[in-house]
Amino acid sequence: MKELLQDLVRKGLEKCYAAGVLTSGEIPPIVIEKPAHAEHGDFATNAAMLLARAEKKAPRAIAETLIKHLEADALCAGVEVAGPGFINFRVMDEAWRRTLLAIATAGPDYGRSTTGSGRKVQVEFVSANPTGPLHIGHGRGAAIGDTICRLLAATGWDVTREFYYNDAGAQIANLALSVQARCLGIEPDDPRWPADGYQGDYIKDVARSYLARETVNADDQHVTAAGDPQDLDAIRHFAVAYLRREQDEDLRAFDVRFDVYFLESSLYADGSVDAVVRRLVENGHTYEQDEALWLRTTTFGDDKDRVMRKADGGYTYFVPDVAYHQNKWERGFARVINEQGADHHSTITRVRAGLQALAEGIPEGWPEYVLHQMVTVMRGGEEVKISKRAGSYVTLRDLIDEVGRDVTRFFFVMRKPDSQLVFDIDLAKQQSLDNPVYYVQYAHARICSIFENAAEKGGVVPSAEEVNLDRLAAPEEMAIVKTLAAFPEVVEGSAASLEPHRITYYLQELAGEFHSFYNKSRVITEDAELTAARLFLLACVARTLNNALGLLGITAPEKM
RNA sequence: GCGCCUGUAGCUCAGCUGGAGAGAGCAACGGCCUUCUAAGCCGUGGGUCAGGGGUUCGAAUCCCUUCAGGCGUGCCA
Repeated sequence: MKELLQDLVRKGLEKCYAAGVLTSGEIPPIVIEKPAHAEHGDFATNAAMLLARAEKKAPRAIAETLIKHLEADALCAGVEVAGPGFINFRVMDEAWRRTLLAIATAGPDYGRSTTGSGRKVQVEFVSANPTGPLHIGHGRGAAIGDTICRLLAATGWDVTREFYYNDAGAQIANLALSVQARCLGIEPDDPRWPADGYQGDYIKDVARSYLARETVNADDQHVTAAGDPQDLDAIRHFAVAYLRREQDEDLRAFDVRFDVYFLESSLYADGSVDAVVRRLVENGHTYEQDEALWLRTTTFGDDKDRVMRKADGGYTYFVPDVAYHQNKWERGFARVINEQGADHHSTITRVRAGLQALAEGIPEGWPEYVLHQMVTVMRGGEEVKISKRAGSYVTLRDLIDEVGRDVTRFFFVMRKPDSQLVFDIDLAKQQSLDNPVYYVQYAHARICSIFENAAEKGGVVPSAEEVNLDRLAAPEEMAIVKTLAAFPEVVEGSAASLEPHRITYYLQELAGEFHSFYNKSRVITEDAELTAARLFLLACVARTLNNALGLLGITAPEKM
């Protein structure tokens, strides 16, 4: 619809220039937007204001000239100049109603597009190290990352979901020592307990399982325990597999899945890390100081240089990070998006600097990042403090068990990633109007209930051929139709900006308009034609609610 | 100190690639169920868009600056 109006305005301008009533010959980018207030019509353009300078005329005068040269078409019911020089368009109700037919035809595909034209995009998210259960911060990352994947897939991208983890670094060594200590019956308050060991009770479970020589199967790891408390290497392998399996179970419960699990250790094993270091040295971006090898990241905008190889000979985490991203680049993704907690934001400059220093033609702003701010958890009016080492924190699993998957997912994506999120567990558990998830799901359930009711009275949702859409003319009905029509661009915008929260706002708006309509009008009446038209409208609402909820990985219940 | 994020109604937050009297939900107050789910609807009140400068025909939105909060500033990830 916007495209049609753009064409209309462009042709109008061309006619003005041909007729000599406008002289600058400029065609500005023609922006068609939705006015903030409904009285201003359905769409508006600021084209006349943009031309004011070049034409040296008042915007309103230009607008008046322009609308005289607009061709009459089947779309517009009215065009007028308003405010400082906007041109407002009112679209015929019939044109709006036709979108209902499009929805019925598209069905589950309504809202999808081919913008991505099958290009490959990789989204890395969660990427939790296997040192413990997933916590609430990982939960936010999982919800945002998964929704971004769904949005990109819906807009025609070929999405690869990837989970990267460190299975060999200092934290993992620490994990192995902690499990070993538990195997030997050493408690955290014992002087023999490892410094900075993981104190959580789950470590005891790992130790017990290891001693019992159990076999664990994670999505990407299959290990049988050796059972020997002295074999630190075996303990490490087992602990990693065990905790990965726990994470996999949590992610499954959250309905989040991955295509690729990428191990940091593989970058050492296949020589990528060494190759990266060699390349950086060759390119002259490194120097030795204090027995360490440094990368001059300041050349690429970092505020200080970074150590690559420590005095003890080991590499710092950022070297495999660079190797990993070089690997992503070589896999040929048109885009790579990293979803992470904002507490890791300092890695962005370093990774990009490292990639620039490789001088392999990787663009400066590559890869893209979506950072989510911290989550604070409220329970009983008090903040729950998170302390991983001490093992006291709210896990993702706790949340899913307590408030349900749908509510958890919705709450996590409800705010834009840049905003800190207060997760009030008591509020999330309420099945009340405070809870937007129920509000939206209730709209869907209500519609299903109406269908059931209609069926009992012999009514069915009519097909597109038999329905008379002209019967839908009430303001509440037209409001719904217009909101439904906006869905594809909401999806498009949400995907383009990597902002899942837009879908949650859209859902609340659509659900609100439906509830409003419901309270004002009866669907099933003696008037068979009107009943049929309204059932058709509601089928489109239910379809769109379902599709939108699907983008968030949330169910659309038929009964509540 | 420096970098990133945030500051909008009593509360939680949208709006931020510049556009028309600044929005939603909750809370407060007042209404609506013999009829398809009241987990709902309708109405009322509520604002120096943190403060100050600047750019612009036009700024919550862009730039500078001050203040406040969060995160980071590891040879941890």
